[in-house]
Amino acid sequence: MAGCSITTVSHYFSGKRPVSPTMGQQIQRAADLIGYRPDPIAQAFATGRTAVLGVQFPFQGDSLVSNPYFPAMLESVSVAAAGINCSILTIPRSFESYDIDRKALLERLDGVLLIDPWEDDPQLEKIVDYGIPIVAVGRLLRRSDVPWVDNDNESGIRQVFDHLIEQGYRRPALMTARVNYAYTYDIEATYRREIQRRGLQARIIRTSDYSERASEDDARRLLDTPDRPDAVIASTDSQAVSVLRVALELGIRVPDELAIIGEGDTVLARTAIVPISSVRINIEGLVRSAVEMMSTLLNALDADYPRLLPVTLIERASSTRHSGD
Amino acid sequence: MAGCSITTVSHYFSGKRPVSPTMGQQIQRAADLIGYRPDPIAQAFATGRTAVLGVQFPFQGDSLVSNPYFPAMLESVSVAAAGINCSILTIPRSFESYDIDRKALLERLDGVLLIDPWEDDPQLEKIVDYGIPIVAVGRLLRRSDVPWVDNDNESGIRQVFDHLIEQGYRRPALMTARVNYAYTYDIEATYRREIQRRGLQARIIRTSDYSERASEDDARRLLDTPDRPDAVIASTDSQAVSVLRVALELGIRVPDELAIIGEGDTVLARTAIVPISSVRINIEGLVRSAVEMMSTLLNALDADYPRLLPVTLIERASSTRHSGD
DNA sequence: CTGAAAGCGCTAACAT
DNA sequence: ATGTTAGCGCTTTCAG
Repeated sequence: MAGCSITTVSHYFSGKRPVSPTMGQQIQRAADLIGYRPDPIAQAFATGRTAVLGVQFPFQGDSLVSNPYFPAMLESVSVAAAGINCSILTIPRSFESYDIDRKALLERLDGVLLIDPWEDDPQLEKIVDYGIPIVAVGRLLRRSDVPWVDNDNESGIRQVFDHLIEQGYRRPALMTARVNYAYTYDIEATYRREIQRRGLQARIIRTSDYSERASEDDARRLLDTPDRPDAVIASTDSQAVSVLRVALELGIRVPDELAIIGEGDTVLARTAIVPISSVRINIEGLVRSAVEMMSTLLNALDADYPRLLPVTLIERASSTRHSGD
Repeated sequence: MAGCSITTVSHYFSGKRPVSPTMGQQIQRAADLIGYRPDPIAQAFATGRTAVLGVQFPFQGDSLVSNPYFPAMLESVSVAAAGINCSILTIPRSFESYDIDRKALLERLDGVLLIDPWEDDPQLEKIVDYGIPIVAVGRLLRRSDVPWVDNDNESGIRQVFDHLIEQGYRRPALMTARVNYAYTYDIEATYRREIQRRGLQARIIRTSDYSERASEDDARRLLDTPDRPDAVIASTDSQAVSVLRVALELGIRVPDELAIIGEGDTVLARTAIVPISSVRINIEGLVRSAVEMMSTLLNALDADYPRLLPVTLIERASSTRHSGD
């Protein structure tokens, strides 16, 4: 020990008590010298925590299974959790399929992160009611008592409208899916608002799920008519790709006769045959924000939610008519 | 305490010392009564472990990003880890992109699980050389010192051949990708062996990556000729779907004129327009087996690897000519 | 086969 | 602003 008591060191690292600058210097120097770092396990042990965060990923239907931003989500969660000295455990979509009981799992968790929670997920209720700290990444409509962070989807849609109008498109349709995410409600509401505000005509199509087949079928229905829209705002990049595929198949020129916009700015949008404009979200920031919120909750403080993160429309060929301008 | 010392309780639960049956009964009864369970954190603390397993998922290229069995993998890992009182932390594909250093992360891990390791992953070397217990899910060619478990891919390909031949197909081609997985080597080698053994002619096509576009381009090249194969064994379901798409586009009847086989038996195979026969793997068993192996490693015992898990060809319409038989 | 006791590295009153 | 001290719940020698 270089200069002071262990208590001061503890408080220096936790910041739970003021430490004089002089002392701080000494501690820091000594720590660097011997490569000291507080042991997370010992901390967890002493405070009675488990230092494990439960994470529920949106595996609800097989349809979402190949969600391309899923890996980024997982990585971000891991890194952010490590940042507050926690590790993670995925909460299975159904406890029955594995031979474990919910209680036993939840017992060893300090808190739970809900990624893109489904509104009518029956499991959700049970987790929330277990009385464990929870933060949702993606708004939760039903349970207003659950703190959440989300993308500023409203702003995203507004950017899309500004861009489309500027490019001369006047009949944008919206393609969403019949799933119970707050997200779909949000973009529908914003779409309607923008349509009305600009005196345009609304055209909304909801695919039965997020499968390629459903999207392509509905895209065909939407585009294979004389009064087809001149732009499609898809709720995911994968839907946007389906729309693009159908458009090309029908001989509709993109972007001349049809603009296509995706959401998420995933690899799908970037690598499509006609690169697709897409709303970029900040996954890392979103997750970091959620974990931060969880951290304050864990310290029995009140979290200030909701928190909205900015998104940016990335303009690509699929919606840019006069690329030369 | 119901009847004995805390020491005996400890040994009863850990099984590290024989406990008389009588005593065992008493302990069990008392534990059930008060709902006692050993505290994993305290255990970790006392033994100097972190109770955290690092997991590296195959995010190497964007191309694998929408791997459909990925969520199942994650769930299985979480559940299996919980089974040995561990939680997990995902090792980012690049430490640079996040502001953390490798040492700091690896330091808080008891061991690392490598999921489908890439042979020429530069990061792999560093993790292995760090000297932490490692188990690979999916064979590692380069580092024979790393314990691994894998699917019995050889058996899978053999089942495919048996089935195809039985259905009257005689010119099966193999479609893999130019990626550095032991998996691709294994199936190529087995394919060649089976071809030779049966006196057939080999036809192997390697897509540049696992993107849809690459697969469709190569599928077109493979099928749009007079001397096209009468069966395609794809290395993934996603490739199989691409082959199917191209075949239908070219007016080739599946399965009459062309059989298509996938690998992994994912949702993609089941929901394709023509349901695709696919080799089912046992993800949960694979992961459980790996974690088990890790557990013995953690206890400083020698693991008996390799371990191969059985796979089963699921026959569907895409390769079944006489469905009525 | 069972007990006693030390101690893992930290936190959190309580005291100064 | 800093120090003292008592544990957190387990594992693990060492001793019966």
